Amino acid sequence: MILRMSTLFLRTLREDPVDAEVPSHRLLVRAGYIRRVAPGIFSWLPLGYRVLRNVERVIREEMDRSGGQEVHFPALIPREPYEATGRWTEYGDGIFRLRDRKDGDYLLGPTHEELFTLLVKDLYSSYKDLPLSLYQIQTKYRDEARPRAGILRGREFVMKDSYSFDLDDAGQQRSYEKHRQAYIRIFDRLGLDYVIVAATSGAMGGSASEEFLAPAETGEDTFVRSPGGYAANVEAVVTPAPGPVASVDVPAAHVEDTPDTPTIETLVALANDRFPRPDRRWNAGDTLKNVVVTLRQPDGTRTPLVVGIPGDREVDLRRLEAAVQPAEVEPFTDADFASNPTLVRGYIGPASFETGEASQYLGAEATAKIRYLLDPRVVEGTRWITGANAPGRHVFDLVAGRDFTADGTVEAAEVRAGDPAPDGSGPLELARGIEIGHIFQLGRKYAEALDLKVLDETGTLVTVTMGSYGIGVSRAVAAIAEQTHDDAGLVWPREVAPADVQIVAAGRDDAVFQAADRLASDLDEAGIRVLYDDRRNVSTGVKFADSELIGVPTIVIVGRGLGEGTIEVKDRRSGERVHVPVTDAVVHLVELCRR
RNA sequence: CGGGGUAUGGCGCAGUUUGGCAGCGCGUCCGCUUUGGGAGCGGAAGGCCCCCGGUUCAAAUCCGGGUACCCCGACCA
Repeated sequence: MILRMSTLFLRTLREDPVDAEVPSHRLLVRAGYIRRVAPGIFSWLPLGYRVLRNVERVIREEMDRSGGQEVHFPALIPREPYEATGRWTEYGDGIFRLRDRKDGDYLLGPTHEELFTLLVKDLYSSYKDLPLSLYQIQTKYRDEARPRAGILRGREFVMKDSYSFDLDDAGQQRSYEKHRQAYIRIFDRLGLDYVIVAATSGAMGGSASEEFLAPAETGEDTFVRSPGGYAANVEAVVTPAPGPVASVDVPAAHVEDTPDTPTIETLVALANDRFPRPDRRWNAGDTLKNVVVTLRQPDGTRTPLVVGIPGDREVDLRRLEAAVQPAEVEPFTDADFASNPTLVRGYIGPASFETGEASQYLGAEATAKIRYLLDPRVVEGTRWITGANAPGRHVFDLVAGRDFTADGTVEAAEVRAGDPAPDGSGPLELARGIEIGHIFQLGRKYAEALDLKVLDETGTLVTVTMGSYGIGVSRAVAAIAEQTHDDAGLVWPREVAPADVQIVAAGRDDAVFQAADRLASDLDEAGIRVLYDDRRNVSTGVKFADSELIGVPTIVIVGRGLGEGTIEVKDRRSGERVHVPVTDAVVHLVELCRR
């Protein structure tokens, strides 16, 4: 098919849209691929919709190839299935809810684990039916707190989600691996640069999980890489246990007056001034910082949590939140401090000294029973300066294990470039990426909640084990745009481009348009997808600029070369131009596009 | 949820300080010229100046209230 620009529903913008910050958003709007309708909600115009459908096509081909079967669920879903799995409440404000005329509760599907599970339960009941892999490409709805960056994080977006159903863990492992391979083929074909990283499973629940991240500055996920090949989302980075602590005689813990030291900085300064160490100066890493937050459970229960980390680290909220799933982390407010008078702002510590000796102040053993979790770096035998639970007082030489314990450890401290990698291969490197795919082994969470069981060989009912696999289809379009654009515009990989070739008729002679017309129809007949700039009333400069903005991989300029019987073939990505005799043009271009 | 900003023709913006005919560039339409890097001249269409209320002879502009959108942040003990 030939797309003629004289009639194409397209208006490119000369200026950047004012509300677009990231390149993909800016260029997709400027080049006439998408238009904003509401925050995080976009319309797809002809060129954009072609790209989206191309991405879908690649995904379908590879999913089908790996044995997946396509189905299609509604986006409008009744409350009951989500009630059964607890997600009606667990999702909180994150879903769009609505009522029908009879006051029935509905939601716009944020993801479809429940419906897939119920459908299989509805039809299948034997081990002979498994394994099974189903997928759909669906519009999903999530009421994001802050939609941003165009189609990178929208409230309505297109997602491919698939689910595997297996009798046992070994089967699930095989299904997982199959999906992993399919994803590798998909993202390779889409021309994306990507990294597979260890991940946390988030709101879906489940165990083993990996993300496909497309490295990009505008990405919302931070991930790490080690020289030895370890890669993980920061949320999933495991802090390697430090070696055993050299046993030195640490004097008994002692409380000191440290007036006006509510921050680590002021505390360290005062310690160096008033309580100097003989061997070196105190630093922030000698202090144990105790951060208090509120955990809000899905059922609305709010409880305080204190996290102890070395004072030279900050708490990474997203890591903490990943660690306490499905609870949400909220800041500890003034009101919270008021209702928890045992917590002295700025001077919180794990031990109290009412009797002159260290006794547990935080944690399950203490009277207040405030949950207390420690950073993995705070191992037994380490020695700290920390709050003494009284204004203007800190305790020195407090030894973990000797003077206090905690209710466990938590991965909540920020990850820094240069931190040791868990695989021991050296320092971690940090980078940002866009999450384009996520695969994980769900296990039996949904099958149990919705009672999906089959009979095995022995006639026993067994709960099916599931995997869940997502690809952000519309987000992949943005990710490609983020990775492959340049100053002049978009640069599509051929597989997803709205056309293979953009013909620019440059000049005003009828001969130019006649030659361009003929080339367009010859290419079309040869099966090449053609975008043809046949506009007569537009200057050549505008056509060139538009061709670069639109980003079709091969641009053919039919114009002044005709005198010598040639056309120009320009590679959008490299900018390289070659002159090709008109007589060879079709053969040349067909070969170029099929390569 | 907190902070900052914005709201004027399809898009980008000026005008608001100091109240007085609603403007500019791009785009669109008509005519003529032009056509290898975002053309020229002439003419034209297109507006609830976010909404509600107030002050005033007079409000895009001042006052009060509201709404929407954009960006940043979300713990720093």
